[in-house]
Amino acid sequence: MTRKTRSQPQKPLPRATIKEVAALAGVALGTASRVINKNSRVSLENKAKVNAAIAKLGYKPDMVAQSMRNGESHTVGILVRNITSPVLAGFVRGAQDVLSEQGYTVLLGCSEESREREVNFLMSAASRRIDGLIMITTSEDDPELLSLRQDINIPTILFDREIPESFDALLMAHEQGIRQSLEHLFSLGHRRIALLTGNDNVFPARARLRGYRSFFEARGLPVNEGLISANTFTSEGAFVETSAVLGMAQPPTAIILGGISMLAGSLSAIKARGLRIPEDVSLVASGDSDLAMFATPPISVVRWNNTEVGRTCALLLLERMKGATPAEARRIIVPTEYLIRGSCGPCPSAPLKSQ
Amino acid sequence: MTRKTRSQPQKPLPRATIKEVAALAGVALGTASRVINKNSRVSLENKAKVNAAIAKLGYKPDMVAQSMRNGESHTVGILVRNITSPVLAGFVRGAQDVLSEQGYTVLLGCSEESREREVNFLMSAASRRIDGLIMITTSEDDPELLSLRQDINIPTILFDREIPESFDALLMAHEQGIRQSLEHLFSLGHRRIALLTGNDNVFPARARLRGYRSFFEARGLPVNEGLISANTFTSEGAFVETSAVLGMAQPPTAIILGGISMLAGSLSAIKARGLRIPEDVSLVASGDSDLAMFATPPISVVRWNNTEVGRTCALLLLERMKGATPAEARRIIVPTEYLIRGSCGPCPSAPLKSQ
DNA sequence: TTGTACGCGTTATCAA
DNA sequence: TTGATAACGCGTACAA
Repeated sequence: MTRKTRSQPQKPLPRATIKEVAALAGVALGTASRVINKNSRVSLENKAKVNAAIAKLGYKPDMVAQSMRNGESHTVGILVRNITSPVLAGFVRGAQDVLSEQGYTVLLGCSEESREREVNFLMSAASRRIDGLIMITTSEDDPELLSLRQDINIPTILFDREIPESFDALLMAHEQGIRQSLEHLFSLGHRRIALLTGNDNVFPARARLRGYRSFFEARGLPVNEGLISANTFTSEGAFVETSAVLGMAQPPTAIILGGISMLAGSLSAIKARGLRIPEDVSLVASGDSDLAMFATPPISVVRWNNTEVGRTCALLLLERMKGATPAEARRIIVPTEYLIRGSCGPCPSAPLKSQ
Repeated sequence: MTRKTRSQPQKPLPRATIKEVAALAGVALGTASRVINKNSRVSLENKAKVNAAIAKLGYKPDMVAQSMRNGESHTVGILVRNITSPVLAGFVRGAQDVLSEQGYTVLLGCSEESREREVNFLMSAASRRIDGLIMITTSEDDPELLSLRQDINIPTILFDREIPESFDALLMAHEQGIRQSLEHLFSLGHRRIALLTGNDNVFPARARLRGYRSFFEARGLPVNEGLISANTFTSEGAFVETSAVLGMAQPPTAIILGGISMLAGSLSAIKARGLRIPEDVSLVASGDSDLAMFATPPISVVRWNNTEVGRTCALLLLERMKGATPAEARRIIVPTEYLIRGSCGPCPSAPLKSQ
């Protein structure tokens, strides 16, 4: 169904230039520029004339020309995996929030796990002379991406990624989060606990695996590698992996999801097998969401404040861009919170002494 | 917890320029430009030399300088209310998808319902010479925004907004969606049905109100204005409004949520009063989501394919930017789908003949 | 304090 | 086919 109405513009209107402002004010171009960039001294009279001309013409400085001149674009790139994840969207919102408040505009890139997209985004962002970059890369060891970043060489903050000795990084304490959830599940009698997370070429997966293994090792218990999957962060993947562990001869009595997009897929798999939460299987997710809060029962989560973390990343970047920071790359670990909800219950079978 | 590692760059590396390419190749600057922009004829020998120089220097054209020269930036602005809503995030993802495929980069703006932010984004985007714009504005009648848009005068696509005789607009068939859900609820015996939606200064609210009223009028039934709220699209607002209608002397037996972010708040309110869905109250939401799918019971929704709609908007914009479209503003209505899930049940009391 | 002129990196025009 | 040069809009060094 289509209806037509009045005309649409094809070409942008020409904007007033500083030259026109100067002409209208009857002063030299340099003078007009000086009143716009307050730093220099101009006679009150000329200042008034220029300001009048600016108002009359609706003059706004052209940032393209300014970039050309300064090298700065007042633009920051944010590269995420998938803007569709509420956790990442919250992150972007927070970062965008403080950046726009400081006069920066955000160039958004979504990799959708594609290296090609990442590289394209970085190239076009660099070619637009972005002043800074916040990245959540798909992997930490893509040589093309790394060398490209090296070439661009602008202030960069990594979120939840660590690339050997190079970048400022803000990392969530996933390791701690996993340990806390394991402690809780242990206290409920669970011993066969699955950890489903993504490929260990990124920090969050490694940290969670570390948390999981160290927990058992600290107690002198063997780590059941069969209960660990480090294959995927996606919802579809979570469906597959959850189905797989639940189909084992001795299925786990609890599952920890080590990825922010995995809950829906895992719930589907559990439902598909006709299992109840927490009577048949306990569940812990990563990253809070409406789904985790309103599921029946509500799902225990290792969570953090996405928006706040986004804000922090932006602030770190701003410091870096101002050059107000020591040259060493910083590595900041932000605590997570383990929140108990109804999805964790006592272990259905009597707890075994060791596994 | 902070740890330091190696050094961070402060200033971007200087990029190779076309001038350096020409010098290294031993040709004139113009010749280098010609081999880069294939259209013109260059001798095979010079072409080879230039290409060698490009490869050696890792030359990439500077888009800022290109913008300066052409006026085009290969950048598109997308302005949304709140990137945190999965529906809007899906929209952005779809749009970004096709735009980046066509060589455009996305400048993202989040208004968070603030007119000031909208205006700021538009100004800075214009000043960066964006080639096109996709907008979901906070209101349809903000004069400042309108005159600003007028000044900028670039190809623009509105999503779910209609501004009198001006812009291409892609509109969802919310009216149809509401009528379908009303039909379903009616068939289940419901007569007291609340509609909670946002302020009618934007299309989706108006369309839903129209759908609601026309449904009753078409059946010769009076419209119970007391069951209509047109105040808010937010989750917090939905909590308040849901609580309000449920607290009425004669509460509705069914509620339709006319906004994509309202479900969580409304569920909270229903739960807070200890009511069961659908035994005590039936519920229909707008826009599909993990929450709607996995709630207990799953929630019936008026839904559409967010990503696909975003893609369509981007395609419309691309056409507009190419000037391949008739000058008349287009107004395209996209169908919605009403999907029945477990949240709608028979009316708890015997259906009354008329209200 | 003000005006002039240059250069940022490109593309396009005009001569050669 | 190629080379030299103007222009895009701005900020600033330099001269007045």
